Amino acid sequence: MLSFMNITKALADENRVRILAALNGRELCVCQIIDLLQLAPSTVSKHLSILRQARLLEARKNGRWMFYRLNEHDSPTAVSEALDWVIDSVENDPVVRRDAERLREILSLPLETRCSA
Amino acid sequence: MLSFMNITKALADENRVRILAALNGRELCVCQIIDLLQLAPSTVSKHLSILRQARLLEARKNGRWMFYRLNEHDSPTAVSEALDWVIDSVENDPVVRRDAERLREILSLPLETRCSA
DNA sequence: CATATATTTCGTTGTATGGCGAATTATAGG
DNA sequence: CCTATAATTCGCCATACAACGAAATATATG
Repeated sequence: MLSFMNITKALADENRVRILAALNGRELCVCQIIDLLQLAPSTVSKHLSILRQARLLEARKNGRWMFYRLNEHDSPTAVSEALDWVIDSVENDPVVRRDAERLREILSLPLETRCSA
Repeated sequence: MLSFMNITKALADENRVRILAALNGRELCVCQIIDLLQLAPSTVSKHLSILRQARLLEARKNGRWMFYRLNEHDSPTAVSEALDWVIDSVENDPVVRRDAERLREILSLPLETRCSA
Protein backbone atom coordinates (compact mmCIF):
# COMPACT_ATOMS: atom_id res chain seq x y z
CA MET A 1 0.00 0.00 0.00
CA LEU A 2 2.83 2.34 0.84
CA SER A 3 4.35 2.18 -2.62
CA PHE A 4 0.95 2.56 -4.20
CA MET A 5 0.22 5.64 -2.07
CA ASN A 6 3.59 7.04 -3.14
CA ILE A 7 2.30 6.89 -6.70
CA THR A 8 -1.08 8.47 -6.00
CA LYS A 9 0.49 11.24 -3.93
CA ALA A 10 3.02 11.88 -6.67
CA LEU A 11 0.17 12.25 -9.16
CA ALA A 12 -1.80 14.62 -6.94
CA ASP A 13 -0.04 17.75 -8.13
CA GLU A 14 -0.68 19.47 -11.43
CA ASN A 15 2.94 20.43 -12.06
CA ARG A 16 4.04 16.84 -11.60
CA VAL A 17 1.39 15.64 -14.02
CA ARG A 18 2.61 18.23 -16.52
CA ILE A 19 6.12 16.84 -16.10
CA LEU A 20 4.92 13.32 -16.84
CA ALA A 21 3.05 14.51 -19.90
CA ALA A 22 6.10 16.42 -21.13
CA LEU A 23 8.25 13.32 -20.74
CA ASN A 24 5.93 11.22 -22.85
CA GLY A 25 8.07 9.84 -25.67
CA ARG A 26 11.32 11.67 -24.82
CA GLU A 27 13.75 12.45 -22.09
CA LEU A 28 14.36 15.98 -20.83
CA CYS A 29 17.06 17.66 -18.83
CA VAL A 30 16.12 19.42 -15.59
CA CYS A 31 16.82 22.86 -16.99
CA GLN A 32 14.36 22.23 -19.81
CA ILE A 33 11.66 21.28 -17.35
CA ILE A 34 12.44 24.37 -15.30
CA ASP A 35 12.01 26.43 -18.44
CA LEU A 36 8.74 24.72 -19.24
CA LEU A 37 7.11 25.05 -15.83
CA GLN A 38 8.61 28.43 -14.95
CA LEU A 39 9.29 27.38 -11.39
CA ALA A 40 12.37 27.72 -9.20
CA PRO A 41 15.04 25.05 -9.79
CA SER A 42 14.72 23.81 -6.22
CA THR A 43 10.99 23.35 -6.67
CA VAL A 44 11.36 21.42 -9.90
CA SER A 45 14.08 19.28 -8.40
CA LYS A 46 11.79 18.37 -5.54
CA HIS A 47 8.99 17.43 -7.91
CA LEU A 48 11.34 15.23 -9.89
CA SER A 49 12.59 13.49 -6.79
CA ILE A 50 9.02 12.75 -5.69
CA LEU A 51 8.18 11.31 -9.12
CA ARG A 52 11.36 9.32 -9.05
CA GLN A 53 10.78 7.97 -5.57
CA ALA A 54 7.36 6.79 -6.75
CA ARG A 55 9.29 5.02 -9.55
CA LEU A 56 7.35 6.90 -12.19
CA LEU A 57 10.60 8.35 -13.51
CA GLU A 58 14.09 7.14 -14.23
CA ALA A 59 17.12 9.41 -14.25
CA ARG A 60 20.40 9.46 -16.10
CA LYS A 61 23.31 11.75 -15.50
CA ASN A 62 25.40 13.12 -18.34
CA GLY A 63 28.06 15.63 -17.41
CA ARG A 64 26.49 18.58 -15.70
CA TRP A 65 23.04 17.58 -16.86
CA MET A 66 20.52 15.28 -15.37
CA PHE A 67 18.04 13.66 -17.74
CA TYR A 68 14.71 12.27 -16.66
CA ARG A 69 12.38 9.93 -18.53
CA LEU A 70 9.26 7.89 -17.84
CA ASN A 71 10.02 4.57 -16.21
CA GLU A 72 8.69 2.20 -18.83
CA HIS A 73 11.26 -0.56 -18.56
CA ASP A 74 11.96 -1.60 -15.04
CA SER A 75 8.56 -0.67 -13.61
CA PRO A 76 6.04 -2.60 -11.54
CA THR A 77 2.63 -2.97 -13.19
CA ALA A 78 1.10 -0.39 -10.87
CA VAL A 79 3.57 2.14 -12.30
CA SER A 80 3.16 1.37 -15.97
CA GLU A 81 -0.61 1.27 -15.65
CA ALA A 82 -0.49 4.61 -13.85
CA LEU A 83 1.61 6.14 -16.61
CA ASP A 84 -0.72 4.83 -19.32
CA TRP A 85 -3.71 6.19 -17.45
CA VAL A 86 -2.19 9.62 -16.87
CA ILE A 87 -0.91 10.12 -20.39
CA ASP A 88 -4.14 8.89 -21.90
CA SER A 89 -6.21 11.13 -19.63
CA VAL A 90 -4.38 14.39 -20.11
CA GLU A 91 -2.89 14.30 -23.61
CA ASN A 92 -5.73 16.37 -25.02
CA ASP A 93 -5.84 18.80 -22.15
CA PRO A 94 -5.28 22.48 -23.11
CA VAL A 95 -2.51 22.94 -20.56
CA VAL A 96 -0.66 19.88 -21.79
CA ARG A 97 -1.13 20.91 -25.41
CA ARG A 98 0.29 24.34 -24.70
CA ASP A 99 3.22 22.70 -22.92
CA ALA A 100 3.81 20.56 -26.01
CA GLU A 101 3.97 23.71 -28.14
CA ARG A 102 6.37 25.33 -25.74
CA LEU A 103 8.44 22.18 -25.62
CA ARG A 104 8.97 22.30 -29.35
CA GLU A 105 10.62 25.71 -28.93
CA ILE A 106 12.66 24.54 -25.98
CA LEU A 107 13.87 21.46 -27.83
CA SER A 108 14.82 23.51 -30.86
CA LEU A 109 17.65 25.12 -28.92
CA PRO A 110 20.83 23.25 -28.01
CA LEU A 111 21.19 22.51 -24.30
CA GLU A 112 24.15 24.84 -23.88
CA THR A 113 22.05 27.81 -24.95
CA ARG A 114 18.94 26.77 -23.12
CA CYS A 115 20.21 26.20 -19.63
CA SER A 116 22.12 29.42 -19.25
CA ALA A 117 19.40 31.46 -20.93
CA MET B 1 -7.11 19.01 -16.26
CA LEU B 2 -9.18 20.16 -13.33
CA SER B 3 -11.40 17.10 -13.35
CA PHE B 4 -8.38 14.85 -13.76
CA MET B 5 -6.66 16.50 -10.80
CA ASN B 6 -9.84 15.98 -8.79
CA ILE B 7 -9.38 12.27 -9.38
CA THR B 8 -5.68 12.16 -8.52
CA LYS B 9 -6.22 14.21 -5.36
CA ALA B 10 -9.10 11.97 -4.36
CA LEU B 11 -6.81 8.96 -4.72
CA ALA B 12 -4.00 10.52 -2.70
CA ASP B 13 -5.32 9.42 0.65
CA GLU B 14 -5.07 5.91 2.03
CA ASN B 15 -8.47 5.90 3.70
CA ARG B 16 -10.13 6.89 0.44
CA VAL B 17 -8.31 4.12 -1.41
CA ARG B 18 -9.51 1.68 1.24
CA ILE B 19 -13.06 2.90 0.66
CA LEU B 20 -12.75 2.27 -3.08
CA ALA B 21 -11.35 -1.19 -2.48
CA ALA B 22 -14.15 -1.97 -0.03
CA LEU B 23 -16.74 -0.89 -2.58
CA ASN B 24 -15.37 -3.21 -5.23
CA GLY B 25 -18.27 -5.41 -6.27
CA ARG B 26 -20.84 -4.13 -3.76
CA GLU B 27 -22.47 -1.08 -2.33
CA LEU B 28 -22.10 -0.06 1.30
CA CYS B 29 -23.93 2.26 3.60
CA VAL B 30 -22.02 5.07 5.30
CA CYS B 31 -22.29 3.51 8.73
CA GLN B 32 -20.66 0.33 7.44
CA ILE B 33 -17.74 2.32 6.08
CA ILE B 34 -17.45 4.19 9.37
CA ASP B 35 -17.30 0.85 11.13
CA LEU B 36 -14.65 -0.41 8.72
CA LEU B 37 -12.32 2.58 8.89
CA GLN B 38 -12.92 3.41 12.55
CA LEU B 39 -13.05 7.12 11.85
CA ALA B 40 -15.47 9.82 12.95
CA PRO B 41 -18.69 9.97 10.88
CA SER B 42 -17.90 13.52 9.78
CA THR B 43 -14.50 12.43 8.51
CA VAL B 44 -15.91 9.52 6.53
CA SER B 45 -18.64 11.70 5.11
CA LYS B 46 -16.03 14.16 3.87
CA HIS B 47 -14.01 11.40 2.24
CA LEU B 48 -17.10 10.10 0.49
CA SER B 49 -17.99 13.55 -0.76
CA ILE B 50 -14.48 14.00 -2.19
CA LEU B 51 -14.67 10.64 -3.96
CA ARG B 52 -18.10 11.49 -5.23
CA GLN B 53 -17.09 14.91 -6.49
CA ALA B 54 -14.28 13.22 -8.42
CA ARG B 55 -17.04 11.02 -9.88
CA LEU B 56 -15.36 7.89 -8.60
CA LEU B 57 -18.47 7.08 -6.57
CA GLU B 58 -22.20 7.17 -7.03
CA ALA B 59 -24.67 7.51 -4.19
CA ARG B 60 -28.18 6.32 -3.54
CA LYS B 61 -30.40 7.25 -0.67
CA ASN B 62 -32.71 4.74 0.95
CA GLY B 63 -34.61 5.92 4.00
CA ARG B 64 -32.17 7.00 6.64
CA TRP B 65 -29.30 5.31 4.89
CA MET B 66 -27.01 6.51 2.18
CA PHE B 67 -25.44 3.87 -0.03
CA TYR B 68 -22.29 4.42 -2.02
CA ARG B 69 -20.90 2.37 -4.90
CA LEU B 70 -18.18 2.65 -7.52
CA ASN B 71 -19.23 4.69 -10.52
CA GLU B 72 -18.94 2.10 -13.24
CA HIS B 73 -21.88 3.11 -15.38
CA ASP B 74 -22.02 6.79 -16.04
CA SER B 75 -18.28 7.42 -15.78
CA PRO B 76 -15.80 9.15 -18.10
CA THR B 77 -12.95 6.91 -19.27
CA ALA B 78 -10.51 8.65 -16.94
CA VAL B 79 -12.67 7.49 -14.04
CA SER B 80 -13.20 3.89 -15.07
CA GLU B 81 -9.53 3.49 -15.95
CA ALA B 82 -8.64 4.96 -12.56
CA LEU B 83 -10.92 2.53 -10.77
CA ASP B 84 -9.51 -0.44 -12.68
CA TRP B 85 -5.99 0.68 -11.88
CA VAL B 86 -6.65 1.22 -8.19
CA ILE B 87 -8.52 -2.02 -7.62
CA ASP B 88 -5.98 -4.01 -9.57
CA SER B 89 -3.08 -2.40 -7.69
CA VAL B 90 -4.32 -2.82 -4.14
CA GLU B 91 -6.47 -5.94 -4.11
CA ASN B 92 -3.62 -8.06 -2.76
CA ASP B 93 -2.44 -5.50 -0.26
CA PRO B 94 -2.47 -6.68 3.39
CA VAL B 95 -4.51 -3.69 4.55
CA VAL B 96 -7.13 -4.27 1.88
CA ARG B 97 -7.22 -7.99 2.61
CA ARG B 98 -7.77 -7.32 6.29
CA ASP B 99 -10.53 -4.87 5.39
CA ALA B 100 -12.16 -7.58 3.27
CA GLU B 101 -12.12 -9.93 6.26
CA ARG B 102 -13.62 -7.27 8.47
CA LEU B 103 -16.21 -6.47 5.84
CA ARG B 104 -17.45 -10.02 5.88
CA GLU B 105 -18.27 -9.61 9.57
CA ILE B 106 -19.84 -6.23 9.01
CA LEU B 107 -22.00 -7.51 6.18
CA SER B 108 -23.13 -10.50 8.20
CA LEU B 109 -25.12 -8.21 10.47
CA PRO B 110 -28.35 -6.53 9.36
CA LEU B 111 -28.08 -2.78 8.91
CA GLU B 112 -30.39 -2.03 11.82
CA THR B 113 -28.02 -3.74 14.22
CA ARG B 114 -24.84 -2.49 12.65
CA CYS B 115 -25.40 1.23 12.56
CA SER B 116 -26.46 1.71 16.13
CA ALA B 117 -23.82 -0.66 17.45
C1' DC C 1 -45.46 15.73 17.35
C1' DA C 2 -41.42 14.26 19.90
C1' DT C 3 -37.51 11.36 19.96
C1' DA C 4 -33.89 8.57 18.04
C1' DT C 5 -30.83 7.54 14.30
C1' DA C 6 -28.02 8.44 9.95
C1' DT C 7 -25.66 11.64 7.58
C1' DT C 8 -23.88 16.04 6.41
C1' DT C 9 -22.16 20.75 7.29
C1' DC C 10 -19.31 23.86 9.81
C1' DG C 11 -15.54 25.59 12.58
C1' DT C 12 -11.17 24.52 14.62
C1' DT C 13 -6.63 22.43 15.00
C1' DG C 14 -2.46 20.02 13.86
C1' DT C 15 0.19 18.31 10.18
C1' DA C 16 1.60 17.84 5.32
C1' DT C 17 3.05 20.03 1.27
C1' DG C 18 4.29 23.42 -2.48
C1' DG C 19 6.82 27.34 -3.21
C1' DC C 20 11.09 30.14 -2.77
C1' DG C 21 15.98 31.67 -1.82
C1' DA C 22 20.43 30.49 0.21
C1' DA C 23 23.80 27.22 0.77
C1' DT C 24 25.91 22.89 -0.97
C1' DT C 25 27.59 19.47 -4.27
C1' DA C 26 29.16 17.97 -8.76
C1' DT C 27 31.02 18.79 -13.13
C1' DA C 28 32.92 21.43 -17.14
C1' DG C 29 36.22 24.72 -18.83
C1' DG C 30 39.43 28.52 -18.52
C1' DC D 1 43.22 25.30 -9.29
C1' DC D 2 39.56 28.73 -9.82
C1' DT D 3 35.32 30.08 -11.76
C1' DA D 4 30.87 29.22 -13.85
C1' DT D 5 26.95 26.30 -14.40
C1' DA D 6 23.51 22.41 -13.22
C1' DA D 7 21.27 20.33 -9.87
C1' DT D 8 20.17 19.15 -5.18
C1' DT D 9 19.56 19.90 -0.22
C1' DC D 10 18.00 22.74 3.50
C1' DG D 11 15.29 26.03 6.09
C1' DC D 12 11.46 28.93 5.98
C1' DC D 13 6.67 30.49 5.03
C1' DA D 14 2.01 30.21 3.31
C1' DT D 15 -1.55 27.31 2.14
C1' DA D 16 -4.04 22.90 1.80
C1' DC D 17 -5.98 19.19 4.03
C1' DA D 18 -7.28 15.34 7.31
C1' DA D 19 -9.17 14.72 11.64
C1' DC D 20 -12.43 15.77 15.26
C1' DG D 21 -16.61 17.49 17.85
C1' DA D 22 -20.68 20.29 17.78
C1' DA D 23 -24.50 21.77 15.32
C1' DA D 24 -27.72 21.19 11.58
C1' DT D 25 -30.55 18.31 8.45
C1' DA D 26 -33.10 14.55 7.13
C1' DT D 27 -35.92 10.42 8.03
C1' DA D 28 -38.01 6.73 10.61
C1' DT D 29 -40.71 5.41 14.65
C1' DG D 30 -43.09 5.75 19.18
